[in-house]
Formats: sequence, structure tokens, C-alpha cells
Amino acid sequence: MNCDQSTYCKCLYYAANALSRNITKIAEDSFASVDLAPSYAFIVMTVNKNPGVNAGELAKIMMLKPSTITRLVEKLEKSSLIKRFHEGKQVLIFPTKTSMELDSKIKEAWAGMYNKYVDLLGKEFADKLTQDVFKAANLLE
Amino acid sequence: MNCDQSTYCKCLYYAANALSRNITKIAEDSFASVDLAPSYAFIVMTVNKNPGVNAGELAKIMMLKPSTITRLVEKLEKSSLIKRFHEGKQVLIFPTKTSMELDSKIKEAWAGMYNKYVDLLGKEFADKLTQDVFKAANLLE
DNA sequence: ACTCTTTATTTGTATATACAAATATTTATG
DNA sequence: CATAAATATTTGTATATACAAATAAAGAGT
Repeated sequence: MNCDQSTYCKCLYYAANALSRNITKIAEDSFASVDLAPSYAFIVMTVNKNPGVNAGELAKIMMLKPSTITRLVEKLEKSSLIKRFHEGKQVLIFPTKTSMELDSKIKEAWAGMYNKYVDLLGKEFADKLTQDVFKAANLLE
Repeated sequence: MNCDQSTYCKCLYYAANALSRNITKIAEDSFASVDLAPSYAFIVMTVNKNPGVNAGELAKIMMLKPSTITRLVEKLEKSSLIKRFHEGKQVLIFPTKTSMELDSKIKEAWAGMYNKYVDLLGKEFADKLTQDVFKAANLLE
């Protein structure tokens, strides 16, 4: 798009949502190879790396709300990609055989996504942008 | 959040979505004063500025899919904030008395949102980031 | 004028995400 | 110890957004 609607180009809400939709599309295409939506793939990776992580920690790591984690995790459990165990008031989340077998394929898909957007943005710009966007997300939290 | 999950900090998908959620929250708070979710407020502003814009153009301007525009616009029509007229295969969208009366309040809310995130990010960073994010969104389209 | 293709919009359906309220457990206080 | 407060998770409900298929209108080629 060009910048005719000049006001919008100056609005972070507008720009950030457009970016989010477009990068999500790229991520979805990449993770299609493991038949997972990106958020689910991220959770599987995180749980594989941190077996026994609890739901609240997972929410913080993923920057999602606890209720969202519940929703995502209950679907992953149905597909046997994680297991949940109640421990007191906490819920601990563990990988499964399936999820661990899938791990390297997920990481490949992840690398594929990275290569795709680096290809479109250029490595330098992509890396700097990611850093800045991440910084902004934290400042606005 | 800190950068313990170092991998995520390097992922544009992750960062962009986090930013999108956080800035959307700020936008929702600002536009609450006019009782509109941000996307609706943007459409009203755009239609007020471009009376008779058609749905497809609106989709392009907003960087949303036509089906999404249909959905948003049909709700706005129910609240009498736009009117639709069929002209051949196109649908032309017009402001209403109500939407025009609301225009300055929406713009105030918009300015409030801008001030809020500039306050949190600093003006220089905010403006540069918006520009970069917008550029990236276009490159990834 | 009639079919074929292209363009514009809508509809049916699905998904990620969130908020507010509910539930369950732990900790603190009187 | 018993009740109150705090913490962790889930549930009910709502929303924005998209895709794929359906519809409708316009244009092109014969």
C-alpha cells in the first residue's frame, strides 16, 4: 500500500496489526508442514524445552493471558502433544513422546519461517526490527 | 519480560504479535470514550473522510480482507454509523449524521492513543518504529 | 445475444485471543 | 485453628479476523 491515507502510516496500532497479520500468515504457512498453528507450535517447543513448566509461567513466556493458555493447551492435550498434571493449585505441563518426536520438524519449520521473512525484509532490517518490536512490546505491556 | 527464552526475542512472529496485542489494548482503552473498538473507529474515520468509498477500497486502505470489511461494516450500519448503497456489483459506503457528529471525538480519542504510546516509548522511538513496522508490513504483504 | 471469465461482495464456518466470573488451593491473620 | 486474602487455573462468553465457497454483476470473445 502507498501512504495516501497518510494518517494511518503514522499510527502504531494500525501498523502493528498489519504486520502481525502478515507475519502470522507467513508463520502459518511454515508451520503447516507440522500441521500446527504457530501458537501451538510455540507452546510445543517451549514445553519440550521446559518439561514441567506451569501454565502461568507459560503464559508469561508466551506473553499470552492464562485463559488463552488453558485454551491452547487443552487442544494440544487432545492431540497428545502435551500432558497436564495438577499439582496443588498449579498445572504442570509436560511433553509427550509425540511432541518430542516432532521437535526437530517444528524447529525446521521455524527456521523456514525465519528464512522466509528474512528473504523479504533483508537480514539486517529483519533482525533490527524484531529487536525494536520486542522492546516496544515490553514497554507497552 | 526478560530475554531468557532467547529464541523468542529473535522471532518476528512472536514479537509482532505481542506488540499487536499490547498496542491494541491501549487503542481499545482510548476508543472506549467513543464506545467503539479501534477497527470500527478507523472505519468511521476513513468513511467520514472518503464518503462513498467502496468496500474493496476500504479493505485495501485498512489492510483487511473484504470479508472482514463486510462484517465490520454491517455492524456499523446497525449502529447507524455508516450507510451502504449498492451500485452495480460495488457497495458504496457513506457517513451518517451520527458518524459525522462523532468525528471530532474519535479524532480526540485517536490523539489520546498516540499520546499514550508516545509517553511509554518516547516520541522518537515511537515514530521510527511505526515507520519501520509499516514498511515491514508492506514488504511481507 | 450468449457463454466465459473476471471482479466485488457476502455467507458459512473456524480460530486465536481476551475479559470477567467461577473454582480451587495456598498463605496469612486474628 | 478458622476465616480472610492471595494466587493459579478454568469456564462462559464475546470479538476480530480470515478462508473457502456462494452469489451477483460486468466485460470479453465469438
